[in-house]
Amino acid sequence: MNIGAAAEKANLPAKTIRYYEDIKLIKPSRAENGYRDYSEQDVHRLRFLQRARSLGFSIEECRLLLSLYEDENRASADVKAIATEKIRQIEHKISELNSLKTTLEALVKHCHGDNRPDCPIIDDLSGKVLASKSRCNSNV
Amino acid sequence: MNIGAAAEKANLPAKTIRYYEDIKLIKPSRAENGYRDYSEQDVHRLRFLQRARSLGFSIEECRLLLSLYEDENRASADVKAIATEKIRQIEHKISELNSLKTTLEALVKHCHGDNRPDCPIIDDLSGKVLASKSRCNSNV
DNA sequence: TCTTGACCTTCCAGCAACTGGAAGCACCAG
DNA sequence: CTGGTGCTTCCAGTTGCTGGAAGGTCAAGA
Repeated sequence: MNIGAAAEKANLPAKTIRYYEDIKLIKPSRAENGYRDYSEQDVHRLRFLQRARSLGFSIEECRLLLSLYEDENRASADVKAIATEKIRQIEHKISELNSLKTTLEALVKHCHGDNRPDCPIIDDLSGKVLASKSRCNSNV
Repeated sequence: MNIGAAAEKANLPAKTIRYYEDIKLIKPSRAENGYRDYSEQDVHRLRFLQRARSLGFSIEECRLLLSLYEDENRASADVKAIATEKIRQIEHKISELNSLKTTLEALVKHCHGDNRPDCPIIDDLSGKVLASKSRCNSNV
């Protein structure tokens, strides 16, 4: 199967598939005309990669998961540990984003948003201390 | 003031400050010996940038905010719009991450995590359909 | 005076994970 | 045999820095 067909089956751009080959995540055989030739097995790996990437695993994590995927003797604990750590990272990221959001919301709330130049958001960014009454802690 | 002192005052690495100059966010004067020479004004801009970046604004957004910061006639509505859009983006990112987290948690829950090779996480990544009883929707 | 060390300069390379584009074969339909 | 699509390789760019090499500058101490 040519790269275009494999791309469609795996739901990945051809460019990305070539890139994955570049970084040695997969190694399809070649047809006589020099075209890449993907087996069903290859497509499985590609789909695996697509799914793992979309779940937020990095390329290096994918490489590891792929080796576990193909290791008949893997311990499920190994896989579970990777997934658990990823959950932890995601939680951390979410809490960071929530904190940013809270700060921005406080700033937006104090900004009248009209044609006047006076703007609490800019004031905050510039480090200017607002009047105590409307001052909100915007440090993250 | 030399770059080291400016870096300390702005809470930014010197490398980053040079980079900001590279991409024309700031243009300090030069001392006779060729060293960069930062005014208090320059340091204000750097602190502004540091704060805006830490709030998740992209470099291009910072460039825009900076021009508003220095525009005496800006409309606060313009600034508010940028901040509001940023909040929207953050919310979107958070919901994506929550969705990933839910999926991963479901997978981890079904994985016994011992020394046996059988692993629902890998099965899911490989696209294998689990037994209906323990099957969870893992599409994001 | 010399040396040491901290600080400054420029430039080049690399990170993640692709993406776009150019130049040039391969293949198939009409 | 011509046109269009798909394939190939290679190079460059994206974002926002960060690290390092090679070298100039400056102030303090022996």
